[in-house]
Amino acid sequence: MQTRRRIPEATVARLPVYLRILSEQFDIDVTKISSEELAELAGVNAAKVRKDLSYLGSYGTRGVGYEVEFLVYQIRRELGLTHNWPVVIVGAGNMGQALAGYNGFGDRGFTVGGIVDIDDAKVGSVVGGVRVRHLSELTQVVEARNISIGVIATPGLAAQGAADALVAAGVTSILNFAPTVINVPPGVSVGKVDLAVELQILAYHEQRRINAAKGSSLVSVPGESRRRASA
Amino acid sequence: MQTRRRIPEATVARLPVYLRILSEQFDIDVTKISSEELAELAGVNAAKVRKDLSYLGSYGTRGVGYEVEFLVYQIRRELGLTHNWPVVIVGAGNMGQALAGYNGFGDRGFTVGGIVDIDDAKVGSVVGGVRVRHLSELTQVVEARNISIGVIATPGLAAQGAADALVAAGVTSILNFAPTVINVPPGVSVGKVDLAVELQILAYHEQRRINAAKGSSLVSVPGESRRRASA
DNA sequence: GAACGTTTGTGCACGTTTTCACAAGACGTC
DNA sequence: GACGTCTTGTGAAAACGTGCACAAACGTTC
Repeated sequence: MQTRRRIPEATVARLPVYLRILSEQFDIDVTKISSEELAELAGVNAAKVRKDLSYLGSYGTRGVGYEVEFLVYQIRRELGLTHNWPVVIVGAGNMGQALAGYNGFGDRGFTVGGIVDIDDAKVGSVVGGVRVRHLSELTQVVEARNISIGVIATPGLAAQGAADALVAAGVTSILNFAPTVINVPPGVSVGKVDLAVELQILAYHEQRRINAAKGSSLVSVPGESRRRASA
Repeated sequence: MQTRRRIPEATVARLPVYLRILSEQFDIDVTKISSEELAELAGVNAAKVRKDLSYLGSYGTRGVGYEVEFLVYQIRRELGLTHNWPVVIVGAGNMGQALAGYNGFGDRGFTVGGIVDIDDAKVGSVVGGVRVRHLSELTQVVEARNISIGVIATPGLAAQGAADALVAAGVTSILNFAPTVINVPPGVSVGKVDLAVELQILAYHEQRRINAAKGSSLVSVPGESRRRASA
């Protein structure tokens, strides 16, 4: 049982999206949903939804669909969201404050368990209802609340130091918002969110579009077809 | 020439990372670099670096490596970063302000060309050096500066409306920070950054680790696999 | 209780991405 | 200018992810 079948990374990345949609549907009293409907809402194709959900087990009913509440429960269980995870934020600058103040943080199974910064001027102030403490107290904060997830919201140059401090404090999962690749020991997971990278990917597509339009005065508009993102 | 060889999406996503590293190396007077070194700094493997760079052309020198400055130029060109892209931010809340104030925005080829919000109380205030204007002026802002990239930093419920407004204003690339799937017409690119999703992915790994540890007093440790990030 | 419409779960083929492995080219040395 | 060392560039294999298509299962209706 503990040797649960491994879920592909691509599926793991989509489950949170399904979860959010299903929770929303549940809130508006939708009790069952088909893979087709869920796919539409998630912006993916129905076969993918079914395959993804099949990794959780055979929780659908043929000819009917999936029971929303049950699915929510199963996804939450699989993602480890049956309890609330406290996270610690390193860096109380613009980004750190925005993250701390982010609503729908708590809704999704996370609470801000602490914020630390290296700058004494910021220590003591309260952001998102949590008092900023000094970086040197990180271990204390982490241990007091048994925190295993850390978020790095420092400038790029401070990111590796923040990562080291988090690891030293006992954190085993890190979400890095700084524009730097951080190195961590094996056994520690790292997620990355880099604003500039995302924008640069968009710029690439944007530029291709422009080049394509320049190159061909005759290509015309790609006609109609409903929706879907990304091009 | 406009029919440039298509670069795989996975590669496009890594080029910005190489670009940042190479720029940093250039700043500290490193003039040439091998795929091995670049791979180390980017946290990927050397063969991948070489294959990625090979899509740009054969710009390396065998037995020597790549010339940093030249590579920087080529990647910038390929990503369309030879000129600065103005972006418009929709939503001047916590996240919008943090984004507007984000340094290393300008460094990477982007400037905040405008911020709009639907809330009159926020209109007129200045964040990140830019005055917040009303959502109704979006088209005007977009057209005045010929903006093609928009960033959605609204609450989830307002995201689709923001997307529609951006598209109506003529924006063709959107980066969505709201926790909602948005629908756009074909021909518009969408990038997504969802904080909660990233955290939930980490929670999954975190929970697996815990389960693995619990489940197996005898299963032993998975042994080798010196991996880098993510476990 | 059989026939029918619906929707799941999944085998299979296809496309994309990663990794390996090595020939080809560049440089330095004698 | 031949040799050895280094590092790129790239075929080919392996791994991974996606989407189709359809049998199996369910509920409903008559």
